[in-house]
Amino acid sequence: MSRAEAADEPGDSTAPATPDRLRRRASRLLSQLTTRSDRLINDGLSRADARKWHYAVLASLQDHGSGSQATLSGRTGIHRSDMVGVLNELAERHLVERTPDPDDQRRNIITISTRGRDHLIRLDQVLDDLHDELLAPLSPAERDQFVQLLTRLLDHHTRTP
Amino acid sequence: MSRAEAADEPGDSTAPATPDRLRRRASRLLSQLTTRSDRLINDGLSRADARKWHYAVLASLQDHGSGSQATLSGRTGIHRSDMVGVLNELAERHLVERTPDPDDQRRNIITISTRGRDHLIRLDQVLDDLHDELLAPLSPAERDQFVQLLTRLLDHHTRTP
DNA sequence: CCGACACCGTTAGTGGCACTAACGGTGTTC
DNA sequence: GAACACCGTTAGTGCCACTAACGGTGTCGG
Repeated sequence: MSRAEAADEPGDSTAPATPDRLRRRASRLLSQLTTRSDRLINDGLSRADARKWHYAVLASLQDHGSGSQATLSGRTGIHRSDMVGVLNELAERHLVERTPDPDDQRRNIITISTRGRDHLIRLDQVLDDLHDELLAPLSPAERDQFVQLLTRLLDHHTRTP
Repeated sequence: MSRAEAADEPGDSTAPATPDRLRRRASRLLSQLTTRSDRLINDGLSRADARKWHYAVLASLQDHGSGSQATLSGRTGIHRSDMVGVLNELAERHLVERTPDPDDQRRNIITISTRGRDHLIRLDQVLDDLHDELLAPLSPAERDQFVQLLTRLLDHHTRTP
């Protein structure tokens, strides 16, 4: 966990200088911040023997009920070819059950287990703490605003491919 | 270039429903948006026979002068083991020159060429347009605010590893 | 009824990214 | 002059989003 980062300590003459036009680009800020955010979240979740995809699937099952793998893929944004592995991991841990759909033999129906529900509660707490760390420098109002801006941008680019 | 995305059309009964607790997480918004941002930028730059790393290196050379590969690594945030390939690509295109440092035989001194300067001007225009597309839904004031929030978050996580 | 087509889960493989580890060559310090 | 730190380079790791293709299953038009 080290990083040779392009940091700019204004008063530090030995620090490398990142050009402003580079530092200010929203795309660069986004990808740098996401790198750190991903690392923070992944590390935190792995301490709880989980991955962010586990959370996505469990939350989807809890909030919107059981469904086929394709359904879950749509709800979570996880690619259907990656869903296989995620569900294997969840099934290994008995957080989820995969049963064939009697009405359509192409489908599996995925159901969350009691253990899965408990796990989800834990993960929600873990994520709350991690997001507190992620958004630490922002006030509550700023956090809301940040989320709102991100949401608007993502919506725009989701609906306008 | 397709995406089976977890979109929520509020009035559309057939659209997959992404749980709120998932959709609202800043970490998820960040990574989803960054995926799209990266694609937008990469596609746009590749149309100009460039990559974002090319821009980072050229801008750093232009704004802060020539330097060793290690220096550039520090200024741009590009890992030193990835810098080799980037400089190879830039040298192939004659945008950059790599000459041994007479004072320290361990070092190469990287210099931007005239052609590199011209290329950089083009890339700046391309990136301006792409960011206009990226931030399209936001007003100018909101764009500033967005960049400012990102900067504060990134600074915090850069200085507090 | 059946053939064309669409959808399902699954496997394998691609390319980008950030990174670690190790190397031989070179400077610096004690 | 020996120990150590830094340089560029190569190889390889793991994660992520994604494409392509597969055999099995369902649906629909003629």
